[in-house]
Amino acid sequence: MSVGEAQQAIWDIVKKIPFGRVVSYGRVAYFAGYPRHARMVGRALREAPDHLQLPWHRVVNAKGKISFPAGSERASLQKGKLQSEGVTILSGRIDLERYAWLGPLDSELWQM
DNA sequence: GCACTGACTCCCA
DNA sequence: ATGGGAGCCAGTG
Repeated sequence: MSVGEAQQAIWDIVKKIPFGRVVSYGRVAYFAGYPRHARMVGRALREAPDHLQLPWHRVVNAKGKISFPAGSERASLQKGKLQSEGVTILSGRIDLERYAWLGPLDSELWQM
């Protein structure tokens, strides 16, 4: 198998991010069991095969901004996907107070 | 092993 | 609000 366990753990977490919510790279790393590996999350998402259909657009940086150069094709794609989920972006920033996903436990609690 | 890179983060001016 | 700089860590050559 060529898929590393860290990479797999990251994909599993990203898969759990609910519609209309966002999380930072650092938190995804933390939830996946790899604190301080925010950069690895970016790499894992870049290498994620399309068929996994991960909601990668729900991952933004710690400041609530999209981590692609403003105006780039990938940046506007992510921006569009988020807005189509109802996530408002004002002056390039997302209100994390309002849209941040609190983690795997948060989802489970809401389902109860 | 060393240097450099990056879908990052924190801190400070 | 904004930009610079250091710290971070796995991949790559």
